Amino acid sequence: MPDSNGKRVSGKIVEVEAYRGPEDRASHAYGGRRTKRTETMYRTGGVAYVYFVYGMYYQFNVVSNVGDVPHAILVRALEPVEGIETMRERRHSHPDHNLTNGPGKLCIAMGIDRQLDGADLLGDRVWIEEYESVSTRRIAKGPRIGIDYAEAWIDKPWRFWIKNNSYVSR
DNA sequence: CAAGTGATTAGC
DNA sequence: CTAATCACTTGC
Repeated sequence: MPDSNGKRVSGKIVEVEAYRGPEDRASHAYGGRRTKRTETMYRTGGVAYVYFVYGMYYQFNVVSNVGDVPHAILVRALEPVEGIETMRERRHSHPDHNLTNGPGKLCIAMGIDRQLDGADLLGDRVWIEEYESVSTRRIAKGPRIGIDYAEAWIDKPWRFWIKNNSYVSR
């Protein structure tokens, strides 16, 4: 995405989690919950779902299904590609591998906030484009993070990351 | 390991 | 209206 000076700030997605609509206890849309916040997830795929948690962090998701089916992919970590100086300023003086290796951190580094909630991911405010292909052998999977309340859904292996990539979150 | 932070939600 | 919760990060 462009920064305030029009320069590009970008990263390769190296870690994601899937959140599966009404039946997934861990999802904000569990049970079909449809509120002002979750409304974005019910849109047709290809838009951003951005929300605020823990009083200080944003999370960036990609809405991923047809309209009225609230599925989304949480982007948990990026490997910085462009605009790394901007990221360093925003995350002041953290080592580079710590710039974007978590869902809240990457939003700070990229400059993502609520204004991007519902943004078209093929638009010009924020977008996703093809960068390089990753063979399935290099992708690992495991349980999701931070959803201890999700009961039977806790152990679903819906977190995916690129093996041996140092920008994957802890 | 625990606190911090405030929007969001559910429950009166 | 009020209280509890939270798809996290940082600094003890």
